[in-house]
Amino acid sequence: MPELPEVQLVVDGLNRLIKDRVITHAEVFWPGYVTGVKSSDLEKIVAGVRFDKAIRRGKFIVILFDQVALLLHLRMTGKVVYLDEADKKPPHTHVLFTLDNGKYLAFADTRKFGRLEVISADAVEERLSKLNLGYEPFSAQFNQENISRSLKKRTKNIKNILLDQTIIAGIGNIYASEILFEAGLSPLRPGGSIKPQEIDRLLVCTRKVLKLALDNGGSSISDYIHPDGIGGEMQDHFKVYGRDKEPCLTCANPVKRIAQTGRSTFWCSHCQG
DNA sequence: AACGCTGCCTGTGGGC
DNA sequence: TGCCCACAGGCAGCGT
Repeated sequence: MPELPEVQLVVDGLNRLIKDRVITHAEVFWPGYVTGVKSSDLEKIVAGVRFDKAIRRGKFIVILFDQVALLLHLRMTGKVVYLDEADKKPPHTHVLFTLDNGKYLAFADTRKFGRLEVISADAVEERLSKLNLGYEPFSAQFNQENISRSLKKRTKNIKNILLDQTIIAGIGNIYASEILFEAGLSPLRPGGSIKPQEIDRLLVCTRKVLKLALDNGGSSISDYIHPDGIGGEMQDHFKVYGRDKEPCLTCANPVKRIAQTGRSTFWCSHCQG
């Protein structure tokens, strides 16, 4: 569900809302959500730890406390919700922390794809490196030289390449379609066929689309929510995603929906070559 | 090395 | 109204 912008906004929300808070209690409602330690041990591991900061790497969230760190992935339907009352926790809350200011932090996930992995604070770097994540779109390494090398000789289509987290970290199914539309590139193009000038457009448009989503507070289709409960407006700015058969906003020809590796891609075959 | 398919889960919306 | 099917923002694991 959440892609880079939404994950970043969760991270920003945590840093704003729970800075220096101490966990006083932890309750696990669905043990399968917790990995790295026995879920029955979570309470004693996190009780008393103080929040330092949260960081994002790709679509992973690292929540750093003193001594311990939580590696969170929201997958399709994960949410983090900051609450005044435990009784108001969202449906499908799998883990609930009580904080020293009397508030609560709920980790909910309807489809149970997400995971909360508990690791020691000094193991974070090693654990992240094992994820083998690709370039961060807003880093200096996301550039012509590196992406050219990544695309060279690739036969896989560019849409699926954008989704490959080991090449570029953070793009998901919605923004892949939006980025390719913005860049005027067909999702069917093999990675190796993308020319240098087109790679430049891809770099620029990737940042442009993700930045627009960040500036609009992310996308809130149905499951996504900020830690403080406020949804974003980016869904109102989609140019192709979810607009099957509707007129292209540039040329008015109908937007097409196709399946690529079992996932929907939306594009305009007239504007994207 | 690179690629595609399956499984993991629950909910929702459209067609009948 | 109810039923059934398709589909949903992701990724690990596995086979080829």
